[in-house]
Amino acid sequence: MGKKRQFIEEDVLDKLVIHFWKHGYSATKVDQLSEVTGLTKTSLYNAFGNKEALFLNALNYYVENTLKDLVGSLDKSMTLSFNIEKLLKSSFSLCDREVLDFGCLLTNSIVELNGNEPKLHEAVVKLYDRVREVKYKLISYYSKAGHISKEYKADELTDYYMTVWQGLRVQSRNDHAAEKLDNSIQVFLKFIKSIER
Amino acid sequence: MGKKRQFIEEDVLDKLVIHFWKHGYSATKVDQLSEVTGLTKTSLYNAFGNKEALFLNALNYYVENTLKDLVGSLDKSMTLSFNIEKLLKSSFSLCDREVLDFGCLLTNSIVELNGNEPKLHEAVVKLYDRVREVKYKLISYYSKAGHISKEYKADELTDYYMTVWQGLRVQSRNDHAAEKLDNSIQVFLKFIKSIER
DNA sequence: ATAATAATGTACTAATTGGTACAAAATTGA
DNA sequence: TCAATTTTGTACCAATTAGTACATTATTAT
Repeated sequence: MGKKRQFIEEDVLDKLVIHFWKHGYSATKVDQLSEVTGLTKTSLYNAFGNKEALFLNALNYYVENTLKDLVGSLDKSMTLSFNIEKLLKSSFSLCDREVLDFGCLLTNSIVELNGNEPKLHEAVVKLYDRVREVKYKLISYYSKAGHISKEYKADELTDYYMTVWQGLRVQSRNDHAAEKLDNSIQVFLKFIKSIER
Repeated sequence: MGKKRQFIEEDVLDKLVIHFWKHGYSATKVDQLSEVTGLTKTSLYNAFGNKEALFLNALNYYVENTLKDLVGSLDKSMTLSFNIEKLLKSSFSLCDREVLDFGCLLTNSIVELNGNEPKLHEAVVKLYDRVREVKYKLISYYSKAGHISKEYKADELTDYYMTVWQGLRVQSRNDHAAEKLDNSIQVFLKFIKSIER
């Protein structure tokens, strides 16, 4: 019934994500999305909706994939610090400079959309909470098992981890931050190791 | 020699800062700046230059003031953790919600401008380095005096502090982050205290 | 085949926006 | 007083941009 789609949805979403990631919401023009995906504006609007919807589609796709990767890479037979180290090293690997410089789409969006796009900001905050939930589960697993100093509650540690994470993401969007990133990661890992039991 | 200016430059800069702080660069319209300052566009352009220059003027003014406050509030007769606690508590005081929600103009700008406005981004990165320098001096003072565990270099700690700071700023731009902020601050302060000698 | 339907391509529009032209108003030195 | 100069107010323009109208092309069920 009707002409077939000339594109694969996931390929297009990939491209939308990369563009929004690099340029943010406000500075992204629909014409650019058209150029980058190879689809006409009509096709984009037809398939995903208006600019807001294009962004939300991209953002959801990004978070789903990120969470899938995150959960998939955990290994609970190892220590918390081992897992965190693996996550940080893979997320902030200095080889991957191109993507690294983008920071984190979610972090960038929180910063950009507050005060300008209440509707989008609300959606971002919800997605953010989903990411936090996954990290909370990880940390509270080790906490309940008695592998973390009782002086630190899982909730506090989760918020702290999120804070450091966001900070690293901001730093990585700051051009010459390679050594700075590495320094921060080292100190954070030392801290985590120091509270492990 | 010509008509007198009908405004006080610093009052206008204050208002420019607040607007850019809240809305970022891209989403800010010159007409809004006109409305917010009570000056006509012509006067704005005449006094400060184009939109880029307006932003840079505001940003510089913001950083100068922030640094002045920062340096002024230090008390080197007290411990590092005391000073950091004071700084964090005053910067992230929960009473000050209005301003708190804006995050940090510098942090926001780093995130927003990378990939869109190379010229502005470069300027922001330079200002960022000035802030780092001040924090480095603070930390290395205590480090050299032997008040910090030798396991941590002043450089590493500075970068880590900056990272946590940026993370807190992002969190504070995330609406319901009050407790999260507080948790993160508590954990960070415990960490600093644990490495003091 | 053909009618119905869905995707695509082209061309357009209405609104927004950074910036400017130019005249009017105000200030000062001669 | 008046010429020179600077600021301010009004009206405008050219470029950009989100979104759309409509014709065209492809697909499939009957």
